[in-house]
Amino acid sequence: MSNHSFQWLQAELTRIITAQPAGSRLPSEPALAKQLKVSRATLREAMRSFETQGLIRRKQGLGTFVIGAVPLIDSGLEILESIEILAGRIGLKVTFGSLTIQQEKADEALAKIMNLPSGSEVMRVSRVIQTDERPVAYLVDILPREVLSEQELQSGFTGSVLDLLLRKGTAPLASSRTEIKATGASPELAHLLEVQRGDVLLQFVANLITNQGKVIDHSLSYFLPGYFSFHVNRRVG
Amino acid sequence: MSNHSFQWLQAELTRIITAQPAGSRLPSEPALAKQLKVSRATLREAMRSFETQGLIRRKQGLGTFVIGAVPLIDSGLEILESIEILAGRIGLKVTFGSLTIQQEKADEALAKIMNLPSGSEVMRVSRVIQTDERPVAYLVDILPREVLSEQELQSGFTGSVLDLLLRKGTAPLASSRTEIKATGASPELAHLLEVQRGDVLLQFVANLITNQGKVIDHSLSYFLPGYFSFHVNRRVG
DNA sequence: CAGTGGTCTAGACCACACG
DNA sequence: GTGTGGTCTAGACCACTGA
Repeated sequence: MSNHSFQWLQAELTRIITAQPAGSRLPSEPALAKQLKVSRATLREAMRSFETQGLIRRKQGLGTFVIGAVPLIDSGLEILESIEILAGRIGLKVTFGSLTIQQEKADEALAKIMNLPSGSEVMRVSRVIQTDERPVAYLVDILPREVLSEQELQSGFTGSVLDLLLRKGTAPLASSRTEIKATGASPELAHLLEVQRGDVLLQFVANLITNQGKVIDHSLSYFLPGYFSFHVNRRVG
Repeated sequence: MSNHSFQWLQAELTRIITAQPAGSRLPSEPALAKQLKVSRATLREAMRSFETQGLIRRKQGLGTFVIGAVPLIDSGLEILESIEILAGRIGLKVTFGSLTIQQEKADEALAKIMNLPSGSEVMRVSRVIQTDERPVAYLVDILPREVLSEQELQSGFTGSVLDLLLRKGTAPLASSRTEIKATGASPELAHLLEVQRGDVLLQFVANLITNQGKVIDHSLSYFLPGYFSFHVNRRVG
């Protein structure tokens, strides 16, 4: 026994994980490493992909837990809707936390994107989107101070800048030019989303545009794979 | 000096990398690790993100090299076009390699997607897309044997199943339902794309549909971040 | 406090490219 | 053979949780 290849290790872990009922705790990392005759480092490396797929969840100080089926937040990319609305459509409640609102000066790149005078004051709104179970996304919006004041953010903010702008209704929104990337979690992001540093995230970089063609919101969104499903219908060119 | 945090390490590496001209070789990993007073494991972990961003390239047996600006293969997701065509648009030549064509029986999930009798014969076409410099994508297409025979694949195949189907012209293609994911490279994928195991990849899972609504191609595509830029225009819902 | 996952270290060996 | 990156090991310490 013990074909000591990485693939064998992952297959063995799959067997172990799927044999457990949802919610149960796996043996500790040192115990599993000993049982599978690999070092703890190798074990942890092999488990990364299972966490990415949403099959397990690690909690520092507590242990590693098997996750059951997770409600997938599904969205077509043709339409821009807030995560709150997408989640509500499948009967899932989401909350937001770790909210920070800062005023800062736009750097050159941002000023160019938004067609602002260099050094303009902008608002940066950051927050984590959470389900009952865990944080699943991290969102950052950057807007000119004129578009959204600190007061407005402190009174009616539900976690979605888009919904807030739509409710406010002053700027007629047309579309969002969204760039799609894959990225690894930075140390800060990893901490906020409760994943490991370097774990795989899906990232959107978007500019929200009014029907006059003005960019009034630049946003960064980071999504945990395994909790979201984004799709698009592509015409054959 | 030597604030030994991971962030400090990455900042220091950024300084070192950007100070080098494109194409030059960095000091070896043991040398860099000693110089920065960290273990080789930590050094390598910190360098992962630089490779993901396309700033460096590691070559086993040779060294780690600084990469200059890379031609970005840019595409809107509304239209489905082959990578060859996208690359040609920016004046970039791509080739394909590691081609494998196998006949196999469709498993249950695939049979359901393509509405085939369970156990039908399908063709699986896999290949790596390469620029001058390096492999940048891995593509897998799965089609019913009736749609594309082995002969057709061996004669006129240029790397794009889409272009082949369009040239053949028998099936009027309508659209592709594409799911967008972020994933970590499996050991096989890492080897084929010459990246590290677990490195971040952008993944498309797509079903190509005729105007009769029949799925005639199921495909998996894996892209190296830093070489592609995908975007979409989203209407406000 | 003890036990968990998160990080880091020093060292070893393997796979690969070049001379 | 020599030197490179790729992998794995054994062990240590930190950060966090709950008793």
